[in-house]
Amino acid sequence: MKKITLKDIARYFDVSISTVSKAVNDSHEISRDLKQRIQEYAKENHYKPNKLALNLLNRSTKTIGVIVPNILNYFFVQVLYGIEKIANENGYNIISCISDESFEKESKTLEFLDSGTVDGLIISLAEETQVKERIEGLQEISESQIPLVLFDRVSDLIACDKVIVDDFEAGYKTTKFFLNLGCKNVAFVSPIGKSSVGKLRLEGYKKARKKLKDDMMRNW
Amino acid sequence: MKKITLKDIARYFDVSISTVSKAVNDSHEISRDLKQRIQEYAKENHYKPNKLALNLLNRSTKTIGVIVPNILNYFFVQVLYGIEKIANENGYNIISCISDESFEKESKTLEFLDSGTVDGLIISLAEETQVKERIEGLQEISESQIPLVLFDRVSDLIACDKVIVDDFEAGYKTTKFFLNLGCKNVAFVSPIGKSSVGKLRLEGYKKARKKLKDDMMRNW
DNA sequence: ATGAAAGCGCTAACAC
DNA sequence: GTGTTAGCGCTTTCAT
Repeated sequence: MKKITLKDIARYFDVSISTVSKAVNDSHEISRDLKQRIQEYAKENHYKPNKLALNLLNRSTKTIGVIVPNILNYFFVQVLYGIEKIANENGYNIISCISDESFEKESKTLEFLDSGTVDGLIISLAEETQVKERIEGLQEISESQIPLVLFDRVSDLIACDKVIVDDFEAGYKTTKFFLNLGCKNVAFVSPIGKSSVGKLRLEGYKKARKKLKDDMMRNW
Repeated sequence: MKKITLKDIARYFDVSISTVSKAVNDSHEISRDLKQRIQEYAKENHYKPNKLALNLLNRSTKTIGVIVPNILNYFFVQVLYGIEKIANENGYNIISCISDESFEKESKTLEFLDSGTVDGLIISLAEETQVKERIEGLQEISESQIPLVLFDRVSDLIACDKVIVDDFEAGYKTTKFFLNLGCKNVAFVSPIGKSSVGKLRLEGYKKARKKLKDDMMRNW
């Protein structure tokens, strides 16, 4: 069963399309009787305004695209929740996509979301993208296209607003905590050692170890 | 910086819009020279065809909407992965949405995805939707609109294709397994006791206990 | 080789 | 109170 349009309704009632448009939008310009009949018919036939057409007309989709690298990660799921909550509160919908830590998938998703589909983009970079520094696509977007915000996994090469965690400090403090406890062999293990986040944590870890060593030397 | 359209390019080169359209689409109809200049200019200015317009024209978006109740659940994440994989392989993108087990959120999402945004819908019902049997919206969709497939959390009241797990059997077998082990007090605990899935598992559980009891009576 | 025109579904300014 | 027109950005006949 094909989808019904204003045109179909207009033909049925033998009136103009704009009349139908006004009728379904409950305009005061339309006579009470005709309006009622049209609305009834529209409802019966499950008329729904085509969003594509509306979005094209308004040059706005009221949706934000979000790309996260990995959805098996609780952190990203939480972020997704948060973004969606605030977005909804402000009349926006979100489209959440997963790059799966792959540069290719990220690019394809970007391609999909870009140009028309969304009004803005919120992205946390795939590890591969960070490692290879393949940020041409993102740069292009940040330069001229839709609003872009990077979070957590960011890149200095892309000029845009960013929301980040102080991973260096986190790595430092965590390591220091264990060292202060008297632990002798504190290992650093990370599944994302090559991402910006992993690298910063590692730096923090190293600094803490170095500091301990330096302190010991001094007190020797 | 506003997004550039065919119109803008046409104005710049003082040619018609259709000429530009053909040029960017690398049509043979356009002279080699002009085509090259237009393509270059288009690239420099980050021209991207507006997908909204294209989708409207093609009356197809090549995207599928997926609604899952909960993304902190590994099962749904896996399903999401699977759907996305197959969809991508077939030239489709997916928009994944979370109903958060809430009927209201599910309805809103449905509203958002319906009419134009996606070519088809894959849904696992929110618990609240199942409990309250509020399936008017879904029914309407299954009746006349876009293709709909339900999975896991389904409803008999909606006539459409469904992909399900034999939860009754699963509950039965699991319980039986423990009973056979000699366990005396096998409890049934479920966070989704009111969903179709939870109920069926409970039925299976009950059946296994009943069977044990019956068997014992017989052998007495 | 290039352009004019129609149309996708819709709204809005402006007639009548 | 109802219709006409233009336009959102694009493709696609069908001229020229």
